[in-house]
Amino acid sequence: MNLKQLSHMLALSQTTVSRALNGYPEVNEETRRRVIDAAKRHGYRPNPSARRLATGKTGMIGYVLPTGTAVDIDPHFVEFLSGLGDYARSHELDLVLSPADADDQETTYRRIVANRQVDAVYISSPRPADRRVALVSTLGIPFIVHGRSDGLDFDYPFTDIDNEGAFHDAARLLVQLGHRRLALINGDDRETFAIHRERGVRRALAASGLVLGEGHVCSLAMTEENGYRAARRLLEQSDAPTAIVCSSLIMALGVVRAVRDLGRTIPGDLSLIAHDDVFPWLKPENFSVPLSTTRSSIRLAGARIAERLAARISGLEEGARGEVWPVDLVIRGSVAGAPV
Amino acid sequence: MNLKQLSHMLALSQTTVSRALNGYPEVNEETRRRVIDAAKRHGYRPNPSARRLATGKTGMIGYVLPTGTAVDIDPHFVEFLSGLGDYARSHELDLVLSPADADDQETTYRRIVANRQVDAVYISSPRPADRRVALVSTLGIPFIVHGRSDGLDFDYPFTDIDNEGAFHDAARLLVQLGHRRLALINGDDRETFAIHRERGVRRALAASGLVLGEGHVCSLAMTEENGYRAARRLLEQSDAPTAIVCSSLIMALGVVRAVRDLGRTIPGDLSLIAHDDVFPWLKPENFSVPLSTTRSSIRLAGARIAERLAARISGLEEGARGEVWPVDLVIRGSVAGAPV
DNA sequence: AGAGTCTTCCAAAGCGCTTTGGTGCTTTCG
DNA sequence: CGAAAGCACCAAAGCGCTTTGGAAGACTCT
Repeated sequence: MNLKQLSHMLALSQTTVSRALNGYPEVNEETRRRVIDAAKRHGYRPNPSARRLATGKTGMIGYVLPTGTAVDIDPHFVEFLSGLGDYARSHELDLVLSPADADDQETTYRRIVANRQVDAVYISSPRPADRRVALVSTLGIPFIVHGRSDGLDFDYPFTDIDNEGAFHDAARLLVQLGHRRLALINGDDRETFAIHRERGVRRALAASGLVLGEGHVCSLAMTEENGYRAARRLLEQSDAPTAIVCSSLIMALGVVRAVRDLGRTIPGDLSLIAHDDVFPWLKPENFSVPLSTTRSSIRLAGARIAERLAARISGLEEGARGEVWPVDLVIRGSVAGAPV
Repeated sequence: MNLKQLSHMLALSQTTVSRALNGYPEVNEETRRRVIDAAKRHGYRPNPSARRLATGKTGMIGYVLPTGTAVDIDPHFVEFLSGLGDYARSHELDLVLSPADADDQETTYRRIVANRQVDAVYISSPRPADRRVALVSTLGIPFIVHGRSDGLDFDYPFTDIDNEGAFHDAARLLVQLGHRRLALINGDDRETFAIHRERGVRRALAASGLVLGEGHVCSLAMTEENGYRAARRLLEQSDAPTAIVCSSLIMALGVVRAVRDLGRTIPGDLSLIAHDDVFPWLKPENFSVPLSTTRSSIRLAGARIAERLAARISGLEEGARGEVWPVDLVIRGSVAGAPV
């Protein structure tokens, strides 16, 4: 059932039927009702390929997925996707993932824009002066950055959490509890979020005249194993930290294991705070010693970004507004005063 | 730069240029070279929307993503996606995720097929007599099922792992080690994989005249918390099991925690084997007691399914061939003879 | 009554590609 | 040598939608 057939059986022109269906004003309300009714009865659905060709709109949002045998997609991605999908569903938006060589995403961005494959894109895991942001910005497709890229000479729309503030607050708390030697187990420090987190910790320490010791900051892919290794290395040093701030719950799993292996205890020998993106399958309150966290739902961020993308596509949102969400600091059993 | 312009500047018809580019035989090789060369030089890329309209081919594969505020996407999904993306990238295939109400995916399947939005789809987490498989099969779009759906009165193409065999082997090993009371902590038993795993365990036990006790099988969403709860419940029973087979590494995390909380040890008081889908961020060999596993890379499955979908789209693969991959049984420190 | 203004609809021209159904020319073959 | 076959190309007709540029009729106003 296509437009031609439908308009023929209504004894109307394709023009009128199309307009009636798309809510244009120059059509009699009575006629519109007839058309909409007939369309529903016959299950008419405009062919999206044809509509795309005519309008250029696709009803899809895009994401360039970095891949490669050595590239792991973050488990965070799936939670983000849950949120995104949740919003997208209610607006009949689809998401297209375009796999790209992790080292050459630009080609793919150019392709999906040149081909008009999607109406908007989002960018995640941005780095300082991220070239993708610059590229997408000049290509002129609506976009939102999940996170931030510092050092760009123009503004752009983003949704980020207050990583610096969160880690500042976490570190400050530890300092207030008497800790003098803190360590940071961070994610990949080529990414902005990690840089901000480190900055937050340093700022909190500086406020009390402290510094983050030379060997007291690690930057690694966020796996359990890396958390373990980093913690072992830190705790076996002569000036081992008495408190650790950690960028991920998964890494924290490894930290806990390391502490146990070394025969130490949390929070007696070591205080621990980790960032929690809120996974349904791993909760900080269920750690053997309930874990204090800086908490921000990545799922909510996904929904928000879908919402903003939809708004930008339909022209409801414009400009380069960046929004920064506050992060909760949730205290549980894993922190205590510094050991004497 | 579109076909019209390109053909005009080559002084050829659009027909010939199109044919030259698409490898049709009725064009002089010399001409073809000229055309291809010019296309490359001017960066000509056929407009996919137009091509879609004309051919119906989209160059995309589809997946209906169940969503809802109460619905969690499995972290396995992201690993699967890594594999899928890896293959898709090298074939310029994109993946479109169509979010759907978890309780009504059929509407979405119908939509993406009716709209010709994708060339093929895959279905994951199938259940017995899965309606999606039946639907997609009648809709006549190429598809592959990741996993299996029993009880359908027709054949269909799938790629699955030998869940029954894997869990049979795991259970048999435990029995051979002298265990008489086994328990199974399973995933959602409405899904085929969980049914097969339970069957495998029962078969192994039956071979030695044993049974899976009434309260010795749990079926839960695969979270750490559920693993913990299930293990506590099992171990606090009067006829507590001396060995547990567990459907997921994440649940196993909870099991380990429960064992520790109860002051027991692995493998002294309890032997444990879990299924490992091979996550880069959580490895069984790094458990405090290295975990024995049934192992099968879900990432490889993703790549394989992308490969098969591509083959079906291009007509290279036909028929309803199902393939079942063997699963490795990897023995590590978490199993031992039954306590006396 | 005639001019001007709405309202409501339509024919036809795209959008950029593929594919059908040729055409004119050269070769091959009985 | 004439017919058949093969080669290399083209014009034009879709694919199914949106949108431009009217046009016919109803209505208002002087």
